[in-house]
Amino acid sequence: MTPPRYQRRKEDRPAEITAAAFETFAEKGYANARVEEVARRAGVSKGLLYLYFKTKEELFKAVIRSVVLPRVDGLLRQVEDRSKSPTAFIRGPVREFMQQLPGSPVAVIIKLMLTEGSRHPDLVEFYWDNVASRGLEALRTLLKRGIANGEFRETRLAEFPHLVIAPVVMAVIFRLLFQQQTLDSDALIDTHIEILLEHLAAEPEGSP
Amino acid sequence: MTPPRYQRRKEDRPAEITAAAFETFAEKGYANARVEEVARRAGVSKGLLYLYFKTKEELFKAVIRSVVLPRVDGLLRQVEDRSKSPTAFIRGPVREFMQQLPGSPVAVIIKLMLTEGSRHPDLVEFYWDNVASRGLEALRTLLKRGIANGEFRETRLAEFPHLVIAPVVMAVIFRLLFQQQTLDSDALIDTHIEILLEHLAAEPEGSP
DNA sequence: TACACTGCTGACCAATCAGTCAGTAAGAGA
DNA sequence: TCTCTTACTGACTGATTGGTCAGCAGTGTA
Repeated sequence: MTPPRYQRRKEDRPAEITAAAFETFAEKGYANARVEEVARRAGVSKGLLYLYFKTKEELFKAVIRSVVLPRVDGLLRQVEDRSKSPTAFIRGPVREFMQQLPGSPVAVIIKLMLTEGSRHPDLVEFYWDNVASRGLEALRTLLKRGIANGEFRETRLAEFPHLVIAPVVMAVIFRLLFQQQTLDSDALIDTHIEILLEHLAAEPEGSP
Repeated sequence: MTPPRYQRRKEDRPAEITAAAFETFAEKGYANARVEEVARRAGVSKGLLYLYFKTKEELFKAVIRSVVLPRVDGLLRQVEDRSKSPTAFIRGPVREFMQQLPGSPVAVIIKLMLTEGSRHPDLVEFYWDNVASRGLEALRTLLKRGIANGEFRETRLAEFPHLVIAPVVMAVIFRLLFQQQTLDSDALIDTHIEILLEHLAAEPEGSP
């Protein structure tokens, strides 16, 4: 009459465990997250967790992959879309992406990368290859496309796409650190984008 | 004939220990830094360290204070100096400060704040009160001063001094994370400052 | 030189936690 | 319904490390 103590759900366990691990890492950071707590949140024993993930570090990597990869691919695919002009693209999808980032799981991943990156060089490499470098490259392409079709002026900004996303990084960090301080990151990003577009649209000196 | 096993140097110990702790925290982060290692680097036993600092956390706070406070005061005092125009000030001291930051001990502190901040709320508060809010306020003052004397146009940028320093934060983080990837942060910051000044100097629309 | 004060040492303790494994029971297959 | 595979449990272990403290030895004083 007692219900079974557990159910066998081989298929679902890994995803449930990485989800629980994401929550736990988000709250505690890697070093302070207890494997036991991850297991408890996943409704599973510690032993089972170790059946699916060989070590805590393996688990960590699985979390990063599960959160980051689906998102990145979605965004980068949009850059391929040439139906929008670069200006419209920046005011549209880029702005939208930037505004939702500070509250998204990716922000948590960024924090974890900062926090734990130095101890997991292969993870940083993975992140660089799959996220950071691809994102910067996409922005650079976008800027160059605008310059090529005369929509943007020649500018060194095209060499530093970092400047486009710097305010988002700033906003993410600001929120992580000074949670009690409010920051209207949407307005911040709007202001930033207007400054950027103004710069990109300006005539070079000496032109009419 | 054997030299004394140690010397009594009550006065110097605290500074030597915080210096050793800074190095250790910089390399390992807080959680992974061993108190024993700090003591060894300071040429001191673990017991002595605990004589001067009650806990590892106290030590951590002392490190932050010792690195951050002297630097902040120096910089902020310059903003009081009204002999330079806001434009010259941004092109001069502000730019210089921004360019040297990524390689300075303050960058390490920023990393530590990010890494450990959530577990030391009182430290974050200290940092906010003494560093971040004062720095942002100084920038805001500078921008408003330029607007007031007609050197800068009216702009929402004055509400978001964060945008001025965002690229530095970006550069610091980029270096911390992707050490192998080179980033010409001086050029990045130069580009950023030119974009900013261009924006600040531009006539509002509708003006001659 | 003797003495006392205290800066300093390092062996030790207690707590924490990643990872293990012997055993249990769900539930598929016959 | 019985059997056998294996998903699953949770008590346990070994290693690590923050923090303690009894005593040792420099150093100033008389």
